[in-house]
Amino acid sequence: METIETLLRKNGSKATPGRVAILSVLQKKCIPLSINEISASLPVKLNQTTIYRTLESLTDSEIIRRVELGHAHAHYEMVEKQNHHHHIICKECGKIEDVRICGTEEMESSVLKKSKLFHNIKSHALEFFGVCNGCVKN
Amino acid sequence: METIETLLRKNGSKATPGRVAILSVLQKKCIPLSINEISASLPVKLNQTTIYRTLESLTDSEIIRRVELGHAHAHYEMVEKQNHHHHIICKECGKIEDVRICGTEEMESSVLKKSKLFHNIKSHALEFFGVCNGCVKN
DNA sequence: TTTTTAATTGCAATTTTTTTGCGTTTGTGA
DNA sequence: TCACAAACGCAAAAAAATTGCAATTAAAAA
Repeated sequence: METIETLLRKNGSKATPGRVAILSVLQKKCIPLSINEISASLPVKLNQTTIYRTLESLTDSEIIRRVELGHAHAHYEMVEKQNHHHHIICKECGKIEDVRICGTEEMESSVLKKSKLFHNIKSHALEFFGVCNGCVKN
Repeated sequence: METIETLLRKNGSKATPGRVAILSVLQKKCIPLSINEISASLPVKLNQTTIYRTLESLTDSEIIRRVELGHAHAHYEMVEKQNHHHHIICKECGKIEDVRICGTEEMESSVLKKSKLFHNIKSHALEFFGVCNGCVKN
């Protein structure tokens, strides 16, 4: 059982109260959160600049990742290697469901086979958009 | 051979010089462009509000689509049904290569099979990120 | 061709999101 | 305990996106 503090130090970051708080929020909520949502969920008030810089740093360390949900602003969620997943997002109400599809490794090797300009893939982003059952009814 | 004007009218839009110009740019460049890139490539100057609203309207009509490349702003490209594709983006220099992978239909049905909240998928976004051959050397 | 009408546009202002510089504070390893 | 790089807060600004309204215009109707 690895604590958030350990996780941070392992990646060469300082385990400050702010960083721990941000990671705790992301870990607890389990869905991609916007900057505002993160900020509002923090038990301690953090400066917006600090939040932006922390999220950038944690993204570089691949402790969290940035998710694009089709809005004009970014969302972030925890990276859990044993829980690789994507999302399906409702175009009406924005509801998010995790999606576990296999085959992404095969996809990557197939992409590299065809690519002329790339010989490696570091990551990928895959999101589905639809209308959820609730919104279909209305 | 369908003209841009026809395409617009078919979708219930007016074929104004501005819209035609924006679509011409997207059609010619063939890669996802940012608002600024579109604006700078236009033969006529268009107000930024007009550009934003036009892109929104064309996206709704599915004539173009919004692409997220991991930057803090959106990109747009033409939708060509006979040329469904995704992208691989260099994390260093931003270079973009088109990626044609099959299997996205199977993916969508597999997603729906597992989903509890959704019974339909309208679209999906799939981008790969890596370091291109040129940047690997440096 | 002229008229009518709704769609589209430009402008000015504002909001939202993200970034930057800099001086101060604070974890952490020595 | 100390030194130092990492992290922080603050203020300001830059970048991206949105809004309301009046004027214009493409396209259908007359």
